[in-house]
This record gives sequence, C-alpha cells and structure tokens, in this order.
Amino acid sequence: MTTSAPRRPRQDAVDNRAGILSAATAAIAHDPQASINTIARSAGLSRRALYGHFADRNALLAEIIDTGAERFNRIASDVTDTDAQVALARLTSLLWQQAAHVQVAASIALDDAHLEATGKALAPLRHAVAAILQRGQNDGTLRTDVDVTTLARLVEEAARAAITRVDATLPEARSLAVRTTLSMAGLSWRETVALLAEHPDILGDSAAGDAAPADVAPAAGGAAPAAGDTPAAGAKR
Amino acid sequence: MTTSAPRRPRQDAVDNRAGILSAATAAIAHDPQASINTIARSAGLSRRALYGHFADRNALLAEIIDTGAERFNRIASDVTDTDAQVALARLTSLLWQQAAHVQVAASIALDDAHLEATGKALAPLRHAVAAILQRGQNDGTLRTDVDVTTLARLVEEAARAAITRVDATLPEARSLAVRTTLSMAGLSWRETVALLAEHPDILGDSAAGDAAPADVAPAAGGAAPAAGDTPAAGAKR
DNA sequence: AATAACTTGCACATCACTGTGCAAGTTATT
DNA sequence: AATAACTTGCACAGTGATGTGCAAGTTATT
Repeated sequence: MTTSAPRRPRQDAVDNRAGILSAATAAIAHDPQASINTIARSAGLSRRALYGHFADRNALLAEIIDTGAERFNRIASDVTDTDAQVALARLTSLLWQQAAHVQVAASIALDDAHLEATGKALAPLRHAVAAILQRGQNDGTLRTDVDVTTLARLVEEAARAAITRVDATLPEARSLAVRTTLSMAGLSWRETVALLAEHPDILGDSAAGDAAPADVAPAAGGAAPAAGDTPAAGAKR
Repeated sequence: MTTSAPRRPRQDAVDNRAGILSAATAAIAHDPQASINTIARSAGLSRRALYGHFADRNALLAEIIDTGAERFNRIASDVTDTDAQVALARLTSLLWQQAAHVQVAASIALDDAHLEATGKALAPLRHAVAAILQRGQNDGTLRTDVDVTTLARLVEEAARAAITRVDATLPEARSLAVRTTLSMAGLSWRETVALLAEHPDILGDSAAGDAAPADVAPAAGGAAPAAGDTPAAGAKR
C-alpha cells in the first residue's frame, strides 16, 4: 500500500508566502500599523489568502522578526575585527544594507506586545554590540564617559536613525550611517573621516557574501498605494 | 436691560481641562496610541466629560502640539550664545527639562495625520537649530562632512533619543543628553566633557526662569494603570 | 437659594480591523 | 485528465475605538 506521500507545497504558494513577507516588511517599515488587508493587497493577494499562510497577525510579525534577527545576528557574528572602532563601523555598514529590516525591527521592537520576542531574537546582535563597545572602552578607543549599557542603547538609536531616517538613495548614505554611529561612540567627526579613509574596505561594495540574499519587496507596489480592496498585480496562481 | 454677561467658565472646569492636557501628554508619551478613555480616566474624568472640553481627538492633539511647540520655540529664542557648540549644548539642556513634551511631540510628529501641523508648529525651533548648526559649520566648530539639513535631522533624532530613551531619573541624565547631541554634531567625547567643564552654567539648576512652569502630570496615576472604566482620584467637581 | 455650569452613565450609531467558514473557481502537479 | 492545492469573494461574529444625545445628579458661582 503506497501510503500517499503528502504532496509538497505548490511553487506558486511558496512564492506567494515569500511575497507576503516582503510586502509586510516594506509595508510595516512604512507604517507599523499597516493592516492585514494592506499587506495582502500589496503582495498581490487577497486578505483571505494571507490567512492561508499565516495563522494570524502575530505569526506574521513573529516570522518577520525572526528572519530579520537571523540576518542581523549572522552579520554580527561575521564581524571579527579586533579594533573596536573598525568593528563598530563595519557592523553599521553591513546593517545599512538591511535598511528595511532594521526599520521593521525597530518598529516592532517598540511595540509592547512584541517587546519580549524581539528582545530575545535580537539578543545576539545586542550582545555583539555590547562586546565591541566594552572592548573599545577597555582599550580607550571608545568613550568611557557613559556606561556600556547606556552607550549600547544610544548607539543603537543613532544607527537606527541614520539608517532609516536618511534618504538611502544618497550616495553618501552608507558612509553617513557609519560616521553617525562612530560619532555616538565618542569619535570626533574628523576621526571618523580618517578612520574610513584608512579602511576603505568598510564601505566596500561587499560582493563578499555567499548567496545573494533576495532583498525586500520583489512584490508589486511599494507599500500602500491608496490600498482599495482589490489585489495589485504580482499574484501568482 | 442688563444683558446677562455669559458667566465665565467654572474654576474646576478650567482645572480639569488642564488636567486632561497633562494626562494626555503623559499618556501619549508613554503610548502614542493611548485611547481617549485612557486619557480621560488618568485625568480622573469620564470619557464623556473629555468631549466637553475638546471637540475630538484631533483638537486635543493639536492643543498639545501647540503648547509644546510654544515652549520649545520660546526656549529656542532664549538661547543667544554666539558660540555654536555652547548654543547647541544649552538648547539641549533646556529641552531636556521638557522630556515628556519632547516625547509627545516626537510621537505625534511621526504620525502622518499630524505631520503638517507639527511641522508648522515646530518650525521656529527647527530654524533656530539650523541656524546654530550653520553658524558652527561656518566657523569650523561643528562638523562639515554633512550638509546642514541632514545634520539637523540627525541632531534632532539624537536629542530625542537621549532625552526620551534614557532613564531621566539618573543624575547624569541631563549631562548625557547634552553630550549625546554634541557628539552627533561632530565633537569627540573628550571635547564635550571639556566644554561642559568650561561652561558649568549649561547644566545649572536653571532657577533662572520667570514663572515656574506647571509641569506634566499633576493628575493621578502616571499613564495607564490597567485602565478599567472607572475614574481615578483627582477629579474636581 | 437659585441658577447655570459641569460631570456622569448609558445608549446608540459608526467605523476599521481581525479571524473564520464555505462554495466556487483556477492552477500546479501527478 | 484527474486530483489536490491554492485563491477568491462573501458573509459573519467579535473587538475596540470614536463621537453624540440625553436625563439625572453634583457643584461653583451669583
């Protein structure tokens, strides 16, 4: 008796699920309060279909946070520079590429309902940052007028602001994010400029990954183009 | 014929109105989504009574923004230091005292619905900041690796973060806010420490106002103490 | 003491959103 | 071509919030 092997998910369904995640990331980055309908529509699906992929809003948010945090944590573990200034700069530079994800993580992290979950998911990243800062304080390369905990928070906020609240299309956007973070860590602006001049690789085009990570929003319209109640183009079925 | 002069508002009503504004400021600083009911209850009034003082949610928010902005703008115009570094430091120091108002303004300013209104209300403050930054760039006392507009945004974000996302009860909180802002403006942390040492008045206890400004939340419980549907103590009738 | 001002509680209409059930249609996969 | 997987649209129930009308009570002011 050939016990019918439960057929694996259809390809279009897999794509649509991924599309929802992208769309949700983009939509929530733009408006943390984005409704399920808005998200589904901007992914080119009906609201009803979304519930076929995610049990509820929380499940969707949880997965967004998890995958986002995974990226961040992976990036953090990839930064191995012993020089704290360089490490912090490189970390910021790499995170800058994940602007939308940073935005979303920040939005969700501010929400009481998911504070716990985000805290856990982002723990490795935060640990890494704290370790870098501590190291810099120990060898005197970073500011010591603030305790590590507070400094970590300030640096995180500065990075978030520089990454998400500055026009990312500007050519100097990435460099700006890095300089901003270093400033918060205690360097003068001239020191940050000098540091980046000495380490041009930090702002490099970073063709040094493994697989090219499919980035945000391969779906249709950006986030919420006056979302009526009809699907945008892009749905596959 | 003694045309009955329309009796002036009762004193308790005036107090209650002020109480609502305080409560709303505190509540919204804690949670930008705070409901009308939550606000009213934390002011010791019923939801219904609130509508006797404010036409709708927007009217309430508008007044909060306006009074907050008025404080900020007044503060900004009071800062007359010619030295850009000192001016920026003093401005931050003074704004730090308005933590709850800064928090609220930031929250509301992020909301699309009130973006326009907040922008107009805060214009004078932003102009003042831009002027200070421009001055600093001209005489080389502030960073010149970022254009004024972007720098203004970054400084604003840094100040907001330092003022609202750091425990305000810490003794160094105020100093921290100032140092943070100066860091973002390009100074190294040692320079900020030196600057504050040279100008102890910046962190002074500021007994140098005119009338003591009635500050946030003379009402009852902080913001939302598991807001049921019954008034907290504090209502006057 | 009389009056107008104020507050309360309740009922009510409205809105936007969430989550689910189900029948009917479309499409990928075997 | 048959089948299971997927999507759609609609209906429906539930939640939580906003804003208003009104009668009854309480309180400041004259």
